[in-house]
Amino acid sequence: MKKTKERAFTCGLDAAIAVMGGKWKGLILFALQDGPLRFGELRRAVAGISERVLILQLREMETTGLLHREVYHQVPPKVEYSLTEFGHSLNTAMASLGEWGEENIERIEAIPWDQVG
Amino acid sequence: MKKTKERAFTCGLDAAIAVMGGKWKGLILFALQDGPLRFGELRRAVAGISERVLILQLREMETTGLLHREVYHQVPPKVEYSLTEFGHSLNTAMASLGEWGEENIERIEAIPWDQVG
DNA sequence: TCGGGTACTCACAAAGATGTAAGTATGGGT
DNA sequence: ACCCATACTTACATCTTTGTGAGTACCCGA
Repeated sequence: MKKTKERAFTCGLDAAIAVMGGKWKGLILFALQDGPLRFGELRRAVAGISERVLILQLREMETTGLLHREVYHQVPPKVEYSLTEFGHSLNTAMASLGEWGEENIERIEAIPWDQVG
Repeated sequence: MKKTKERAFTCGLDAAIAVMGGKWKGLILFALQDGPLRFGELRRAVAGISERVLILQLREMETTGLLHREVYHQVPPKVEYSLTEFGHSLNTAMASLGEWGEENIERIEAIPWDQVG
């Protein structure tokens, strides 16, 4: 998602996309819906994401208030990520989108993606 | 959105994001929900989009089956874009996301976007 | 002293998305 | 002959996102 300075949204959908935008945030939200996860657990839960990108996404989502980061001062270190109320509410709002995707997953997989774009 | 070759989705949300991904498709879907629009009308309806990007998005959405393109052989030319059933169903699924955005738009606008990322 | 586990951080690179400005084709009206 | 409107198309530049691989800090136990 673009990071312009003027964040004047044209509608609610625009605003929502700004917050959950990109390829990964929805999946991270999804992975955290059943409770907090540690960094390593998240990495395994979100298949295919690199450590670097995961951290970047987590930082953004912390800044936007979607999730909470809890550090346990132990050795080895332990950090738990969990959804805030805000994050939970977004997750709820995205549930129907996820259902739509599951209902249509065969059709979506059949799309000739190499011709798109 | 990334265009990898292996389109194996991890869940429905992943698939849905692949289809409506990016900054603009949601808004285009939204603009078309009340009926077909011509190219120029769409450009005005989706504030801030450039002609080039609008066309790219429309082409993608045509390929993914979200919308239909009807050409009227006139001079000056007339082209109408409308949602397919598939597009309508996605729009319906995104309604709750749009509502969430509207309910939280003040909070979202208050996010320090220049510190995100 | 050395390796192990965790959660990062850094430098670098590539891929993808978006933007700008100009040009094309058409035929009707003036 | 010239301009208009519409819907693109093209070339180019830039910005954002994603990826790769290595390295860091910490303390503990062997």
